[in-house]
Amino acid sequence: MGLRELKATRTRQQIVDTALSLFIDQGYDATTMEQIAERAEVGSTTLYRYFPSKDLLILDRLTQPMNLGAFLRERPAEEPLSVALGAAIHASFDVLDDEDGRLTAVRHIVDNAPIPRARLWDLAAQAQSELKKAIAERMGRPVEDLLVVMTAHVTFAVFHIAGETAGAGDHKASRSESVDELLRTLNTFEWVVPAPPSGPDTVRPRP
Amino acid sequence: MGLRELKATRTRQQIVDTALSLFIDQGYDATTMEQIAERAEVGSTTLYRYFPSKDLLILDRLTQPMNLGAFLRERPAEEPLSVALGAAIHASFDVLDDEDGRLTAVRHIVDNAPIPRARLWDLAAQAQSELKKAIAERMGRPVEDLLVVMTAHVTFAVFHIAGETAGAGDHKASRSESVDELLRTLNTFEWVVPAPPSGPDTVRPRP
DNA sequence: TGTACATCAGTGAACGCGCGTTCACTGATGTAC
DNA sequence: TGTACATCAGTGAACGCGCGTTCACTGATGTAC
Repeated sequence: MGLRELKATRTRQQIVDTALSLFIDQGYDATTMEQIAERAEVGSTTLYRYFPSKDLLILDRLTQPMNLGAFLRERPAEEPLSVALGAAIHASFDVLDDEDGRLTAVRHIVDNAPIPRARLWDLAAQAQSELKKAIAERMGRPVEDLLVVMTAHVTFAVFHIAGETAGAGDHKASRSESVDELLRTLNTFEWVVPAPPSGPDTVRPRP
Repeated sequence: MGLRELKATRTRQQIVDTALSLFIDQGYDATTMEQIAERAEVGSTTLYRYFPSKDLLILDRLTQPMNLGAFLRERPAEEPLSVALGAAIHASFDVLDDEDGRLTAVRHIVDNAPIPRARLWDLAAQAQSELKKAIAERMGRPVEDLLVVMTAHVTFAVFHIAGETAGAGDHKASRSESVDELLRTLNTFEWVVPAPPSGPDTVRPRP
């Protein structure tokens, strides 16, 4: 990494850090972009060079851990999909080290401010789409394949639920257990959907 | 319904109708709230009496069909959950009669405008939460119950996927088939998640 | 059946506000020779 | 190792813009007696 790039990264970090502090102190709406620029000691133009909008600024730290697709691609190819998916979920939770609960505080603010909250869902949908691609590659099936699509959905559901239940207990261990419990329990379900009336050409996963 | 309420309903319809026309003609950003008020022949204040924000205005017609929870509650109590859920999904698709493809056009605009698109995800999340409550009641289990939560997630996933695949073929019949195929296929899956290592106290659905 | 009052949809003008953009610029870092 | 030029992060002032709010008001509809 060159010097120029290094400095840019620092500036970016600096902006996010001061922004989060201000958001935590004053709330989302009460904090203006001008304030953030001033406190971060950058021009307001610089702010928009890094973050196209205010909501993406507050969500920056929360979006990285959602890249389940990226974590899945890091898993060895030999590993069975089921194991790899579980590992990817665990990895994504390991990434976010919530130093002194700042991220939890930010999450709380986001959950109560309509615009960033909505945008977070949007980013989650994009992340799920990426996960779908990664799963499709691993399985050697097209992205529209029903098994691929449903696997992506269910995996993200597990990720989502584990994240929520952790919100209450917010111990790192409890979240990890929560993921394991979810994964373990999942395939013990008899899914509450209609039985196939005739069941001619249903898709089945590869062995 | 009294005369006052009737007129109010008409005004509301009138606002949405003209708003959608303008959005379709000019796009989301290019259409201002002032324009809508003018064309709908109401004061701009009246606009905000009915719709607290611009995004909720464009999404109004798209949100009603998402009330899977409400549709589920309409199903007779004797009906098995699996059947009732399928029926609820079908019902929700039946509700939106896309007269001359306007809703499809609106959906397309929403999908390309970040703010309303994000807000749509947010509303979907709320709808899923309602569905979860309805399912919990039917099953006689708490809302945090894992089976309840996962059933809500999977049901919404089916709803979501069916809605997307319909976007391509956009024949009403094809969507209906799509739902059926999804439901049929669902329980033929061997879920790609780890087998329980010891499996002590796993939750099982009621018969 | 009429009178008096309450309720509530709708008005219209005025405006605060901060988000995000634009533009022409500086100076440090990177690169080619 | 030095010189010339290219690249790119950052500046700062100015501003357009439309969203959403506020306020005091009118007039039609609803209700109580």
